[in-house]
Amino acid sequence: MPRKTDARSEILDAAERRIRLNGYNGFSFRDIAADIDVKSASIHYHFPTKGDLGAAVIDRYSEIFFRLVEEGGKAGNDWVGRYVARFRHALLKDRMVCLCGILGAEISGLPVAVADAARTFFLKGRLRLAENLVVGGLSPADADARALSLIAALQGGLIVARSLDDPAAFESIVRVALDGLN
Amino acid sequence: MPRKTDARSEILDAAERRIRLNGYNGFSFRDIAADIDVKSASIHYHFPTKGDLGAAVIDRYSEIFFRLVEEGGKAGNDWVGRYVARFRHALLKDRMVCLCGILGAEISGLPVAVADAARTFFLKGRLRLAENLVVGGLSPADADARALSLIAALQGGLIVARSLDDPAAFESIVRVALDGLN
DNA sequence: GTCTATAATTTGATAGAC
DNA sequence: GTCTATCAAATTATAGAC
Repeated sequence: MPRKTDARSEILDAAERRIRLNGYNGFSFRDIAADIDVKSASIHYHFPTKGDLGAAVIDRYSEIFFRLVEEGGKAGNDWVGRYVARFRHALLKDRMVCLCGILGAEISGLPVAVADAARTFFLKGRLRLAENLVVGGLSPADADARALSLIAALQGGLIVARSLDDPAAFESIVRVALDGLN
Repeated sequence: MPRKTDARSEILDAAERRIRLNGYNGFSFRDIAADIDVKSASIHYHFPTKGDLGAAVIDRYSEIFFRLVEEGGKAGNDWVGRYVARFRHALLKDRMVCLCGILGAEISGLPVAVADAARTFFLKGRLRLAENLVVGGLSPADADARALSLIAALQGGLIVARSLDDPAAFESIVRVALDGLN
């Protein structure tokens, strides 16, 4: 009998949550298996190695992240605003840091495929943010510098605000970062 | 025969390096033991549990970090400038992120004593930075907001720049962050 | 696709000799 | 203080039944 929801998606959900809470080295196949009530051998059927699972988690995370930023919605009608809103959502709704923030911190100890996927997330954010800032009137050089600064503020802001258990700290950091864009 | 250098310090050195590269869950007592050529049982003599070791690593790191910021030196003659310089040193000389940056990212999966020590590092930086910004002429509220923003920019900047293997990205982030203080 | 079973290794930690 | 030896549990991963 098939599961009520796709097993592969459930695995990715559980793995993403575990990584965002404890890091790549902070979860095991058995943790994920217990989370979704299967045996760890079943996880290996879908993702042969832990590196495969890690890379798949990032790929899906990145795809969803940028799709939500692109599509827009009630979170705001500008690309940069929606990019920021995804980080706010991570802290306030998920109560977690960004997947690629924690993986970026651990990057030197990650399997190559996982490290590359995390790098790509940062690179894509840098490029797309800068593009949008150029449209907003900044020079390409200024836009790149501001894009980098915003990414750093948001990633660092999530980590610091969650460490201090102080969501208002994140809002304060965002306010300063966005002020800098005008 | 005693070792040529204090064993306890060598353990802390190796553990700090391992944590800053792979995270708290990314090293084992045997890793540390191999690094300094002793057996893992010897590590347990100095630090009974992994949590004890983790907390001791942070305490020493924080003590040295703020002592170097306080004492000054050729890195600059203002407190804020020297605070920033410690992060630059982490990236360029150590080629690592900040110990408390990576631990902050993992904080929800850490032993309580380790999590508390990491929190204290952020709290102390926030307070001391804000004090110095008030002396520089900012209102207490603005100083706190700017202190938080600088910490986030530096922690996020280290993670992003190292993930992208792009030290210039860190310098760009720092330039924008310090511009915002004037 | 999921299971049982298990291999091979690693983990944090302890007991006790020196 | 450091060692040998060991433990119980956990780890990633595989083989093969259903």
